[in-house]
Amino acid sequence: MDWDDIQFVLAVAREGSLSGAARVLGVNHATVLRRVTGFEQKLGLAIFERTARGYRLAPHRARVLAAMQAMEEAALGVGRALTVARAPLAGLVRVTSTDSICQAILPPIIARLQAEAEGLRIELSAQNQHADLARMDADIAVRPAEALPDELVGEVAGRLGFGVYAAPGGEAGWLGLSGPIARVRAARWMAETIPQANIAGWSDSFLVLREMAAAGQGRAVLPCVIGDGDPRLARLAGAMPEMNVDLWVASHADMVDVPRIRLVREMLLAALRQDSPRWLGQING
Amino acid sequence: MDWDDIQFVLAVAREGSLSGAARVLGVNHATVLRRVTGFEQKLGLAIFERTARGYRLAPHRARVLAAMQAMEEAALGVGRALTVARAPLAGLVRVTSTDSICQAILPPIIARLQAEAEGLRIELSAQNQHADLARMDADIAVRPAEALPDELVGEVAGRLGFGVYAAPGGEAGWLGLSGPIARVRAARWMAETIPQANIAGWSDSFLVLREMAAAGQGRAVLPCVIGDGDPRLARLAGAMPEMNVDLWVASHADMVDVPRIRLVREMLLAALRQDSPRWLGQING
DNA sequence: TCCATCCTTTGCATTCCTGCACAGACCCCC
DNA sequence: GGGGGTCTGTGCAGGAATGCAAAGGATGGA
Repeated sequence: MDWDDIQFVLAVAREGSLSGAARVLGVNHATVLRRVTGFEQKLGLAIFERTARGYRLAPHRARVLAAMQAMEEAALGVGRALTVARAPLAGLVRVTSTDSICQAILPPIIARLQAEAEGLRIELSAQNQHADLARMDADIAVRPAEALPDELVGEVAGRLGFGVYAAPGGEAGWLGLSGPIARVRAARWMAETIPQANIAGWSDSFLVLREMAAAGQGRAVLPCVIGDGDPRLARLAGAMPEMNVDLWVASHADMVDVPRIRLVREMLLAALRQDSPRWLGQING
Repeated sequence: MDWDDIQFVLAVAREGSLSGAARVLGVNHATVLRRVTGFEQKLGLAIFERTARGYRLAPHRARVLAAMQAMEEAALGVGRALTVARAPLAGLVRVTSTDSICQAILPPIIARLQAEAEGLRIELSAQNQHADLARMDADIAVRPAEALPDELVGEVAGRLGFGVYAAPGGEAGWLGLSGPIARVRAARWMAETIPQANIAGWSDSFLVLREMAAAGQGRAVLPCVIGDGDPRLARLAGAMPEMNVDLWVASHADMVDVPRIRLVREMLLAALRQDSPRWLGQING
């Protein structure tokens, strides 16, 4: 199998046309045509449907495309490894995130990154205050959000699931979210649904809420990555509609192209994407 | 970046010489030479050290090679997806394993495989009896072992770590392994180290041993994948030397090339390899 | 209805790559 | 010490892939 053919197929699938793919790849569109048709003939399998307006993925080919995209991810990983080998980057990269993510998701990933890029120092800072992503005393932010402000450039690493958790016997009242995290959709749902009078305690930290819930003070809306691992808590099925939020990995637009920051951001993104399936929790998933 | 070059680099790294790689790839050795040197010149980075006896990986290139191998895994995944898309295989594939692995590792993986290869029915059977791998009423076996008997053909998916676990306060006696699992190295260590008089209970199932340990009957040697997830148990650090055992995915030599069995075995192997890092547990890792 | 635009597809000249054959170097073993 | 085997590296010729240019077709808007 010719690995290069897959790059052509991917580009055509993304752009929706031979000409578009040719522009992206920087080759003649005739080349794209011959590579793609040749690939299909070698395989005896149609990947695309031809229309006059362009190429569209044939039905029942989503799985094939997904496998190819996984291969592209791996190819980007090779590129990063080569970058590191070629010019061992040094310096400090500051990563900021919420305290929950800093505890439940990032540590093993940061440790792996540290090991892969020696010479680079990665600093992890937990800050729930600047969750608005505007003022950011860091090089890279890992934040749940529905959209990214203009000053920041980044990509989505995956989706965080939320659930309602309580200790056995502690399902009486509710625990409320204050501060910036109150903006995530699950928190807004709670603000709209639960009367303030029923709320027994407040915090701006999911970790603190988890401890309060574990102590039996009430039900708390928590990210599944926080709640599912805790043996003291049980998830209340059907207590809230399924609400997921994107987790972004972003940098200031000005800092996007600083080599060491770009490298860490890309490695972080790849590692988070690999980890992301478990974020949805055991019911949402 | 030319993805095909990576195939050449991988082949040379594996075979240790241009000529060997050329034989494996089915091309002329001059082609391999030109692709590899061209790749290095494009990158401005030496991947290999040239000797008169062959090519050897240059120092500090292990990370690069690992990334390339990950890409190769992904390429195999593309091949499998294409196989499924081309000729949707149908029929029954019977997978057998130990009860612990059937519970702690396989279910989500089997579910994924089922989703990817519709039309195929995958049956999972937990059997601790035939752990010797000789008589096997299944198409594919997933078993911990140190080597594979001659009748079977397979590959290693990863290494299972073991630890000593007990409930708080229940660290008095020991719990022993009987039956075929007594052959894994961790069990042999226990048989040699612990006097039989100190053993408070026996079972041929790690799952049963876990329940006994959780009930406070004593310390049990358990695979980390079984013990680490259980909130009732704590792992006793330093209680035993680090002992890992390979987990094999194998089929009868006669059945190796049956398409649907081959496909499931390859998908299973790839999925297990992705899952394998967590098998070593939190201390061994 | 016609035109402009975008797309795919095909023929042709050129460029690049591959395979072959050969030379030189090294190692092992007789 | 010398021959057989294996390895890397280099010219040369044939062939495959590419870029270019032109043709054919569909769509959407004026």
